[in-house]
Amino acid sequence: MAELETRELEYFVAVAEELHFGRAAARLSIAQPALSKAIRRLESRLGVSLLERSSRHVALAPAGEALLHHGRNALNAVSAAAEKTRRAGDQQTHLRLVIKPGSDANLLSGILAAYARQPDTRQVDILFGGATDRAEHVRDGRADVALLYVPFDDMTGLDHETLTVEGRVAILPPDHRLASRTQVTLADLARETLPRWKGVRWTGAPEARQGPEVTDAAEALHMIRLGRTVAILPRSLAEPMHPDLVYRPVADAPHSELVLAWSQDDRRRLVASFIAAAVDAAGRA
Amino acid sequence: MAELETRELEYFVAVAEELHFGRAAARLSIAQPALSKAIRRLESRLGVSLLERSSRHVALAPAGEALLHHGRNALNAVSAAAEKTRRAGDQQTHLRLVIKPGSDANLLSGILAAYARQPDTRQVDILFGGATDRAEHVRDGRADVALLYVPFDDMTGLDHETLTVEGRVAILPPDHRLASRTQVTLADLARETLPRWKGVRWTGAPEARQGPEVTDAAEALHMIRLGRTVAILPRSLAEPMHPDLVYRPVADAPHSELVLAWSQDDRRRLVASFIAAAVDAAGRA
DNA sequence: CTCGGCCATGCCGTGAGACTATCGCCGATT
DNA sequence: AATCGGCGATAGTCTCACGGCATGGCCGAG
Repeated sequence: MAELETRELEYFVAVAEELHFGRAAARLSIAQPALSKAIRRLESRLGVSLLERSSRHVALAPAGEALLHHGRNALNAVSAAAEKTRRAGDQQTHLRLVIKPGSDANLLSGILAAYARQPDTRQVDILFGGATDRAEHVRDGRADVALLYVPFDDMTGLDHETLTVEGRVAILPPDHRLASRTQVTLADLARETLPRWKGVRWTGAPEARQGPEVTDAAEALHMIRLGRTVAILPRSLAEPMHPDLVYRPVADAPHSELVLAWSQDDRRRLVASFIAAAVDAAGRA
Repeated sequence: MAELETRELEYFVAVAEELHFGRAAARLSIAQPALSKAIRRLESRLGVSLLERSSRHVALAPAGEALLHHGRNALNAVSAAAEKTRRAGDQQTHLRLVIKPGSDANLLSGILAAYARQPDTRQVDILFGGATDRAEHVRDGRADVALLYVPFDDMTGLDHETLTVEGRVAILPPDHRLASRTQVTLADLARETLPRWKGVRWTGAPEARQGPEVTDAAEALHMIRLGRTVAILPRSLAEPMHPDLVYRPVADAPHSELVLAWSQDDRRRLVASFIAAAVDAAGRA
C-alpha cells in the first residue's frame, strides 16, 4: 500500500519547518546528504513534488503543505499510540489533569473534593500546561484530562463535558474611553488594539489592530496596565481584578465555556469516574 | 523520542487481528520468525508486554489492546496523509462523493443541480460505499465528501452540515401486533427482535432481542418480510415502501439526521463550494 | 508416547540508509 | 567583473538492522 515510514515523516516535517536542509539535518542529528536523499525518495514514492528548491531557498509546494499538516497529525497519532500503550501496561494509579494556572473558575477544588468521594479514587496529579499545549498533552497521552476553554482551544480528537458557561468581559485601563460604560459591545471594541494570543487563531474583527503577542492572561493584563492593548476574557479570569484595571461585560460576545476534555477514545473507568465527579461538582456550584 | 515505525505497527496489527503468527506472517508476506522477532523488538522498545503467548495460543495483553486500537488510528492517519498528499499534487478536477445506494432522501439530484450552478463546478464522481465504510473513505482520502446518518455513523475526524432532520418509523409486517396502531413508541418496541446492523454499535434497548445481522436496509426489509425481525429506520428510507410491509412513526425515537460530511481539516474550495450548494439545496427542499 | 502445530532462537546474507567528500549553482560582496 | 560562501545534490563506501532458513522447545491431541 501507501508506505510511508514515520522516520520519513519526521524528516519531512523537520525540513518543512526549518525550510533549510542543513538546520533540519542538525536537528535530526543526521548528515545533510542523507536528508536530501530521504526527501527525494519520499517525493518519488508519493509521485509528487513536495518542496520547491532553488540553490538559495527552500519553499513548500502545495503537496508539501498538505503533507506537513497531515503528517504532523499522523506523527501525533503514532506517538500517542506509543505513549498510551506504555501507560496501559502499568495499570495507572494516578490521574493526570492538566490545567492552565489560574484558569479553573474556582471550580477545581470542588471537583477534586467530589472526586475524592468517589468509590474508586486515585491520586490526582496536576500538571500545568501553557496556553496552547494542554490539548496536546491529552492527545498524546501525557495527561488524561484537561480543563480547556471552548471555543478557544482546538478540540480535535477530544470529547468534552461543559462545566460552566460564562459571559466575557472587556478588561480596560480605568481611564479608557469605554471604562465609563456599564457594558460594552463587540462593535465598541472593533477599533481597539487587541492582543494576539500565542497559538490561538485570530478571532477579533479583521479590521481590529493586532497588539502585542501574549501567551497568557497575566501577560495580557500587564499589557493592558501599560495601555498597550485591551482584552476580552471569560469573566472568571477577571476575578479578582487587579486594582489598576476595570472590567465591563461585553454584551454580545459569544459565551465561553470551561470544559473538561479527554481523549475521544479513552474509555477507562479512571477517566469516566473523574468526569462524572467533575460534572456533578460543576452542576452543584 | 517514542520511536515506532509504521512497518512495526502494521506487523503488530496483523498479529493482533489474526492472533496467530503464522497466518499474520503469510498475510504480510514475510516469514514467521521475522515477525516473531519484530514483535519482540516492539515489546522491548515499548517496555511492555503486548501479547500473552502460550505455545498453543496467542492472546492480547492489556497493553496490546491499547496498541491495537491506537495503532490502527495511527496507521489510518499515516495512510490518510499519504493519500491526501498525492491528491494535493494534481489539482483535483473531480469531486468524489460517497453515498450508500438509496440513502439520499431524494436530495441528491437537487444537490447536484445546485452544485452545477456554482461558478467553480467540477465533475462529481459518485462512489458507492457500504454501510460502515463511507466515513472511512473520507477519513483516508478516497473520497472528499460523504452522505452519512447521524447518530449512526462514526463522525470521528469529520465535520458535517445537516441536510435534513427526519423522524424514524418502525417497519412492520402487516399482520404484526403493532401494525394496527397509527404510531408506536420505543417502549412498544422494547421487546421486539431488532436486527443487528453490521458495524454499528447496538443502540436498541439492552433487553431487546438481537435478531439477524444485516448490512443494509434492503436486507433488513427482507428479514422483516420473513417475519424474523422488525426495524426502525429514518422515514426517507421507508419510501417507497414494499407492498408487503407497513410503517408507523415511532413517536419518541431520536430524530435521525442526514448529513454531508467531510474531513475536519479539509479547507479546499472544491469542498467548501459543494457543501454550500448542498446546504442551500437541502434548505430549499 | 508420539506426532504435529506453533512460537522462539541462532546464524547468515543483503540492501536500505547513513557517512564523508565533493560538486555545481547562484546571490552577495568588494 | 571576479570571488567567495552558503546551500543543496551527487558519488562512493560501509554497516547494521531486518528478513530468510534451519532448527529447537513446548504442549495438547490422539
